[in-house]
Amino acid sequence: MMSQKTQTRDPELTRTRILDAAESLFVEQGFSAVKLSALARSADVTKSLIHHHFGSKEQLWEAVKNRAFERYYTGQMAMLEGAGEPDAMLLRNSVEAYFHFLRDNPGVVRLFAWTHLEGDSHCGELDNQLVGAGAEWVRQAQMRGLLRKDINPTHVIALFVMTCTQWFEAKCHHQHWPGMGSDEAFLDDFLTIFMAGVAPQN
Amino acid sequence: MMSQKTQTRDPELTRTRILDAAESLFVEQGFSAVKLSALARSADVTKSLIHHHFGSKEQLWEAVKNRAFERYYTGQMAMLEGAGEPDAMLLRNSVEAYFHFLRDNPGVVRLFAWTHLEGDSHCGELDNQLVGAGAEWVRQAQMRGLLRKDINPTHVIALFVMTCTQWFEAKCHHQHWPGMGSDEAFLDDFLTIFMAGVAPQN
DNA sequence: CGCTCAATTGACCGGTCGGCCAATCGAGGC
DNA sequence: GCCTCGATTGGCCGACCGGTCAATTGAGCG
Repeated sequence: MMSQKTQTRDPELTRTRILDAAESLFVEQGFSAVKLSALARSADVTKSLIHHHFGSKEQLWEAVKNRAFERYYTGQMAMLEGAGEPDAMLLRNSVEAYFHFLRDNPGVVRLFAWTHLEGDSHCGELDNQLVGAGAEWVRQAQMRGLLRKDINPTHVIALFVMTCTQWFEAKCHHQHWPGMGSDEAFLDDFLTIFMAGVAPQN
Repeated sequence: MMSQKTQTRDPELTRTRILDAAESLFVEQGFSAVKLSALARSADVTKSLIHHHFGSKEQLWEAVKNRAFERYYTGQMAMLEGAGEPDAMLLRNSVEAYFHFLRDNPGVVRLFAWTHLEGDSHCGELDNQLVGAGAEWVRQAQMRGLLRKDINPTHVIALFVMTCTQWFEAKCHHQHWPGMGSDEAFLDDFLTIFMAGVAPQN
């Protein structure tokens, strides 16, 4: 049967309920500002149940980060593998896709930011694959004469990743700067500068 | 006389001792992770003395941010006013100066990051002056034909400020990316791309 | 049906958090 | 030489933190 309608106990669902509530709170407030009591209330479970499923607050924080980062990296990797042959438009499209992904997933941006401040570099292996693949693509494009050759391919990737990240991470800070445009207006200007900057010199 | 040698009481010094220790801890751990007891120990004062001089933990946090940001903005403003006439090298020099300032003041970067995550946009007025002055310079350079005219001047400023900021803010995250170079190597490549990107199109 | 074991509960714990207060101390004004 | 008032101290508080535990419940299984 396995009818899960009137199931009074569902450990899997409980785990995800806790993880969802925890992610929401951690994203909003950071690790140390979150109180387990508030989290229990938000997830509609008892505090003991959190400890039963995750052991401690730190372990729960790790679980939340792991789940979110795995989601992030699998999505990015799929996007990267779906990209076709290196051509002039691929870089531009990649930047746009990354920018819009961050715009639509503000939680990921904040989660990254908290972990940066914690000095946590634990998601390194997955990240290296992504960056390595991107840098490899840049290298090929350089050899084909599509991009200027006097710049480090990894720096090209880092530059647009960091720009997109910081745009959303510090949005509250610079969104009221005089003359600042919308998301799309900034992306347009960034792409103009970026694409002209990496184009082969003549 | 006013000999402050064997002075047993010095409220000004006490205030700055507390502010210094608080800044150090807040920069390192963020607001909510800092315990007043640890702060008191670090500043070599009693907890009560902190409350006497600053009222509450929140007010102390505000005082720390205000002092640090005022230091930052006065320094930046002096640097900006010391800049000469708009010429081709000024933008490049400004980016280098800003990058090296952040490199030499890692505490400021982290303080900015914490406040960003808190959603605190309180240092807006001072910031607007800086950005406004920078954007105005870009606008003049555009009119003189030194920079391409089809980009928003504020976005030019924002782009290099955000890139420099994120480089140091997320250093723990990307410093181990495969192929990533040193501070100076990245700055060189960024300047190459950036300066070529903002140059007038032909 | 009854056994088993994980899921779940609520009561409870020691520690410590931010904050308060009465008492003491010390420098400066009269 | 007091006297005043802010600086400074240690002790204390209620609240609540993260975490533990024994007891109860319910689903799956033979």
